[in-house]
Amino acid sequence: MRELPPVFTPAEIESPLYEKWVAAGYFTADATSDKPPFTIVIPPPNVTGSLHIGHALDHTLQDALTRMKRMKGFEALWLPGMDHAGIATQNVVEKQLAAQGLSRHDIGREEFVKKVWQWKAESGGAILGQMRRLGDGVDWSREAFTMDENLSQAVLTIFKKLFDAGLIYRAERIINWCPRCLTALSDIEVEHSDDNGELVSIRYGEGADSIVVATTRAETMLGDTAVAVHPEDERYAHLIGKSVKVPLVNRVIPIVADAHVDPAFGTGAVKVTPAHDTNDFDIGQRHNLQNLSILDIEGKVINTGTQFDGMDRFEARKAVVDALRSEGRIVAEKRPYVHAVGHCQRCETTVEPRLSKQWFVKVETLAKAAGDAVRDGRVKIEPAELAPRYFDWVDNMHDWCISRQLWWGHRIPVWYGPDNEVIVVGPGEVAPDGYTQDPDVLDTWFSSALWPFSTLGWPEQSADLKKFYPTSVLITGYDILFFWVARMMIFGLFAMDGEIPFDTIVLHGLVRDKFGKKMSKSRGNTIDPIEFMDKYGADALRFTLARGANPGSDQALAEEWVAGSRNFATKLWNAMRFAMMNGATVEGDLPAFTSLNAIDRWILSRLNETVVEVDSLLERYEFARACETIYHFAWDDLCDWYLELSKEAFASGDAASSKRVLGFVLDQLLRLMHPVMPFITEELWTAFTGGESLVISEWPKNYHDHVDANGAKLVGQVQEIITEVRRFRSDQGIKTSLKIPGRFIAPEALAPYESAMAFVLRIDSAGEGFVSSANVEIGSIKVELDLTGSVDVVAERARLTKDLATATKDRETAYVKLNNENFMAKAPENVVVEIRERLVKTDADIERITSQLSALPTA
RNA sequence: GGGUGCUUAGCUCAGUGGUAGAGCGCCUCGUUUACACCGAGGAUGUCGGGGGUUCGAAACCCUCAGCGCCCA
Repeated sequence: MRELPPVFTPAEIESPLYEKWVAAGYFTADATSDKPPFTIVIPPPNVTGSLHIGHALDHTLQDALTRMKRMKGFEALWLPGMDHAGIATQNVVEKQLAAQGLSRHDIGREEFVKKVWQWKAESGGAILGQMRRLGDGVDWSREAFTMDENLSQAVLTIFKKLFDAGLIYRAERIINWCPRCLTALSDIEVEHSDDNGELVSIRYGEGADSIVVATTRAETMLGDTAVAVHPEDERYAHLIGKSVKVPLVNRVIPIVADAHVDPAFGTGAVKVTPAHDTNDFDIGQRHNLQNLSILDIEGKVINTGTQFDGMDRFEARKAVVDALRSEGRIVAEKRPYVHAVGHCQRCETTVEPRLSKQWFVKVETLAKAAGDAVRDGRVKIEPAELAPRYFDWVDNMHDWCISRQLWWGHRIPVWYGPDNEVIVVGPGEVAPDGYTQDPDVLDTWFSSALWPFSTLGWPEQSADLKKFYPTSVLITGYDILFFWVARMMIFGLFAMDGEIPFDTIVLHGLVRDKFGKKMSKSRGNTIDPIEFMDKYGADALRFTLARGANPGSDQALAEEWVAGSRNFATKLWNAMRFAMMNGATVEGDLPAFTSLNAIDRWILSRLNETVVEVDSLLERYEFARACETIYHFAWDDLCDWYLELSKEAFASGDAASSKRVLGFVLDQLLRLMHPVMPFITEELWTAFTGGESLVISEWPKNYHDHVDANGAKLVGQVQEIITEVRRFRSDQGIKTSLKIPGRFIAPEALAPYESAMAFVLRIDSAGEGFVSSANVEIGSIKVELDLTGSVDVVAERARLTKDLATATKDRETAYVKLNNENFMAKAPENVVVEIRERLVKTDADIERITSQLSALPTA
């Protein structure tokens, strides 16, 4: 047993403990073990990123689950790593170059990629160090990175497999284009927000044959190749098939009828710019319209032969409207006009729909399989209420644009021959002479989607893959569901011939500020997890986050809550110190349950209930309720009641059994808490037991015989007596420290606990000349106190009057129920019995209190 | 527009048919030999409105209102 310092200082213990765990190899999983596997792959954080509060939550839950499973005897693997974050990482390095006045083109592709690797080695992966602060019990020996050689082989393998299956194709489509990052984006890399824009109505053509169209992107009129109306719209029936001249560019374009046009929107006529709008592109396909691109890759106007060429799109928007206005063609202007605008997720630049030749994954069959795996129950989503969201997405998924016009990433393994041959060069293959490789790279999520098996060695049939795949649980925020959970399902099922990538998807919510508002840099309400760990310790942050983690729902977080968790840690620390000072021990067998006194039996049965409940809650990913249950047991049952009630026995020196019981309770409690609060529990447990480590200790078991209704009832009475006497003392204004002579008039069964109650209540034994000047009555139990005549009658009358009111009200509701024929006829027997007992009790209470009141001296 | 969720104590949230709960905050008292990062006591709710089902509704159904999220 090692003595504990009087004050708990998290900063002193955390880092050494973590290094001890890693050095001991506790987190290194063994693929040759006979134990059943439990696997979690980390949702790979971004190599450019640092630990934010959302990671802290996500990792806390993963760590808690993995640690529990390890203690339960599983071969537990929590596999860490990062993704290469194509756009974000390239942006970082390009910014560095820009500081030297260089662009990536100045140094060339090869040199640039070298620089990115260099950056990664020097300053990438800051988050990995921060994960150690948090206590993440990950297997560092298996740390993975999406650009690693073996993971890149996995990318080549799946690409070829998909291509050969006809599920990857190249096509000219409208894609989301970021004019700042200069690359295509997939649908989910675009974030929509309602922005202030303008809606301008423009008259095309002259006189009776003119037609008015409305647009929020006036500059695109320079690329219009048709006007469309609904085929059944009588207002325009006479114009269908005719032509109209586009102002400014003087191009004559057809007026076509297309059922896609909403006659109720605006004038019911729309301009059609097939090269710059998805819907317009579709209309263009149906009517064989020309696709006229009038914006370059940076969003500048080109090829219109007008004065607008060379202008930025937003500059051109204004200039075009001005020019139209001066020609008298603006019929109406609405400004501001709020409408949905897409922004690049990485740089917030307004996304431009752009006609472009890109590579796509044909998702229809893949997405259906991903949906079916959940629908038929092979993969579970927790909480199940979030499954409809998943279905909604996989069932309506558009083909996935996977090519990116970047240099950092997995280069597309497609090579083009001199005569336009297209071949895919798979792993170990070499392109023929004279072929050139596609310059683009793959979407980062193309490789992240392989994560659950590429990290385990796939496409090799590795020992890890055999032992640890499919993985057990994937834990992530619901906001990530589409980003790659769905993609991991899609690729996992395809690559593994229908085998699922994980059994269960556990979704948690977002961490919000203390008022429940979303955190954002612009709001200035972000929380830095490192700061909180510095201040309150990692355990406090972890406990706070886990305690707030109700399945699938967001949680508010405030500094006060973290401070509260730190207080809880301190409470535990002091309870341990008290226990050690009083000789609590884990030596020797636990005495037979039935040989123990009621208080010891009660705490053991409460412990057992807590263990069983927490275990069940954690297995159901109910982290919040599990923490709540632990907190309540540790603070209320153990500290506030058991330790207080045991003090007298410890002080009197006759408590051998209790010392062993307390030792057992603390040992088990620390094990139970360890997954969520690994540091303090480890420190306390090793100091107390001398054991090697909680990380490799056994999870608490269900002691089926630790059940004792009688002990619980006795302790319940003891608690009630103590609470009532305390209330009396408080109402009477008697100092806590003042000892009062008194005695208990109580049933024989409570006799063994009178000394403990007296100790807690600071009641002296009633000696010579004892005068019972005040009674506190709890049902038939009476505590007589000698206040030497100084009873505060007013306070006592107030107390009893309040009790009488409560009892009277309770009696009334019980009475009404018992006199309700329908209730008596239809309510279940146990409820009727309960209400009947309530009536008996309240009747007795009313009688007792009434007589107490009438015995009080009148004021 | 489609979908989905929420509305319970001052704040943040648990509570899926049987006398309304937690944490934080608030008020009073307190250096009783684990802990003031503490202890004891206390106050606080027509469970969003309305209707219905039921012996009984915070909970189930309908409806209205407000807020939020996802997708378009």
